[in-house]
Amino acid sequence: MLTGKAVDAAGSRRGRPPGTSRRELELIALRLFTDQGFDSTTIEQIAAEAGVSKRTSFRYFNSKSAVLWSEFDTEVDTIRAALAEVPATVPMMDAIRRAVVTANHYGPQDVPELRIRMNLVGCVPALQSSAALHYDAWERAISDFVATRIGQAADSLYPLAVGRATLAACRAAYDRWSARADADLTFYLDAALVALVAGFDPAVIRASARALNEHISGRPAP
Amino acid sequence: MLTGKAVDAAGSRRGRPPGTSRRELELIALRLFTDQGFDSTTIEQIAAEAGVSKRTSFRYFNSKSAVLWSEFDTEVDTIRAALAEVPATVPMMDAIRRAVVTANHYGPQDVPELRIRMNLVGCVPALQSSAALHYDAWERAISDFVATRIGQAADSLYPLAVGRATLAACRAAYDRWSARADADLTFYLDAALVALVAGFDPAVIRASARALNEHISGRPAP
DNA sequence: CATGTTAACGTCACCTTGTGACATAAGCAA
DNA sequence: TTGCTTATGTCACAAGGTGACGTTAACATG
Repeated sequence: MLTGKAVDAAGSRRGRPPGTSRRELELIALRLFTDQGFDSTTIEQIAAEAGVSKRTSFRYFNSKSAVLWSEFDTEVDTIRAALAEVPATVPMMDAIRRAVVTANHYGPQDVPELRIRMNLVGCVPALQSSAALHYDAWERAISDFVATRIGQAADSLYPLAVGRATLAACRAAYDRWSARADADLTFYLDAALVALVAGFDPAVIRASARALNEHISGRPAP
Repeated sequence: MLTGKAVDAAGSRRGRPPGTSRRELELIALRLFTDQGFDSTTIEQIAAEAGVSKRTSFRYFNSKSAVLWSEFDTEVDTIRAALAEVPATVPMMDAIRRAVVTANHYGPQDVPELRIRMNLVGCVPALQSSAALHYDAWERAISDFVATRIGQAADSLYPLAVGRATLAACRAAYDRWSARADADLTFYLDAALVALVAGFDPAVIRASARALNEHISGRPAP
């Protein structure tokens, strides 16, 4: 579980101790965003509830939308680490699929907050815009791996294409999951990535979709 | 070629005639952006050069970045029209590939401006952010087509995944082309989409990359 | 010509995000 | 106490973007 209040055992540092924490600001912002909407919530409001000034709030997060991407950014590091540990014998796209799926294994206690974030990110236009930079870092993690596997530069056509297409498939899974969370997120991710690896063959897609529906409903499709 | 000045044969309308046009503002903005950068160019500056006020400028384009997406948005309609005309016998991903490639057939006189736009969109962070909404419309054009083909809702997992992944591959092609335009844009698009359809098999990717390089250099690879 | 209608435009006030500069408060160490 | 270090507060300011309201310039009709 993620920590609540700040003051995390201030280990004898110098200087003035922080009056709050990123996490605390994140929680306050999340609550205000869900209550009254992202656009109708101002930075000054969040700062006031945290007991700090507007300027200080911008020192914790350098933009209003950055609050919601804090968790996502750490996922990038997780994926990079997972890809680095994959042995060279496992096929490239399988390695990517596994790394992405394992990086998205959230515990049940974090699911509600995760859904709130994804709903906001997927619905509020201002947040959709802010996504680009964070997605870029995510894609680069994939592209770098592909580049070493096929022996090309990371900014070459195919590493770029694989990185972007992989995120594209994952985002589709995110959207579906956040809309109607009738199954584990990893199942959606796996289904989308299977289709991607299979090359979007309609027969494969139909079969995969049928399997997913059966899994969700718990009974075979008619 | 695209028209230059405004006053396009004002066909006996009522009301006050426009003092400028979207196209004129677009050209002025494009010039200022390339000369002094996107961030260092203010709306008032663009408006001043066009001889209008800041408020009027915002009536033509409802955001600073929207100026650069005007052309891209029309491409979405082109793709929709192309997909609508494809007979049901041609395979789904082939239909998408053809529609996308034909929609990106620019004449040589429009290439310089196209490259300027793509360089800006690909490099300036503020513009990368603004891309999201426009990309969404592009993806939906693909998703809607996929939805009718495989008989699912357009906001279902696989139509979403195909739409997003297709744009992802095209963006990779855009980036490569705008960086070093050593071949026709359609070749890059075709190469990226072939890899997507093939499902990112490393062998397929390598073969496709070799073919592309041979085409560009005009000689077979070693 | 006088009048009304209509579409585009200008002006003004205003809010919000985000930044730079500079002073201040709160800890620890000597 | 004195100094260093870190977080914070205050202030001013630029720029994007919006709403309200008045103004211009065309055309139409009498």
